Amino acid sequence: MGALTYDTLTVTAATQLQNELRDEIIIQARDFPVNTIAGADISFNKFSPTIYAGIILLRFPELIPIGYSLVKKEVRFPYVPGYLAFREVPALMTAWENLPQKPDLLVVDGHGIAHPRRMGIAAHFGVVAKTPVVGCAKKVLCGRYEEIPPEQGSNTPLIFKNDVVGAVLRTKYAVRPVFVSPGYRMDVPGSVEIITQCVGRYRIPEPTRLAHNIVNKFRLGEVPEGYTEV
DNA sequence: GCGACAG
DNA sequence: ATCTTGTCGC
Repeated sequence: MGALTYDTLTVTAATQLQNELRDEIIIQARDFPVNTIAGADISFNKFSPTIYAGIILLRFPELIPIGYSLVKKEVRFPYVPGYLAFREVPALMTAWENLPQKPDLLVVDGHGIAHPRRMGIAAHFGVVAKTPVVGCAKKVLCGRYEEIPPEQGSNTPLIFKNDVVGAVLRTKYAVRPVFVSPGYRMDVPGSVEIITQCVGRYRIPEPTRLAHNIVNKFRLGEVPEGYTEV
């Protein structure tokens, strides 16, 4: 079975694929319980074609780690703003397939529909894997928003071309906000609600933060590839 | 034409 | 994304 890859695509072909996959996106209120949640992230050395992908599974709402899946892979598709999925989704998909137990909801580091063509990495992954996903990015990609109060939990809609595509959420008092947007089988309010419940002691919500930590340790050779029960 | 631009 | 150096604050 051939693993998913976008390495032979041109940016033009990638744009076309995004426009096709967009018709499969499902944005709706959450209609399932969340007892487990996962965080997905990528790590790599600058200028290297090797990328390290990881997904960490947590119990929800306790946010206690259950286990994690780590995989190393080569990529040729370059990083181009708006096309992040073509670089990271293949590796993340392998890590996903290696998970012995799938989470009720996945949080991906990046945007969902808060994207120029409404197909950010979180939406892309959700459509391909057919699983609930929410995107949580550290920086805006597109859209406008009003200044938000410094209070923890305050949030304002992220608007792109007159559509509410996500929300800007202050996870900590007076700290830079994060950008939340639904990816698949979630809507904006539901995404903000869940991400808010995922905030621990840091600016970055636990799923994504812990995924970043473990995949970084993996890249540095501090933890082995494969699935590890925690 | 000019500015913006996830990871 | 990654790496470095340095400062501020609990």
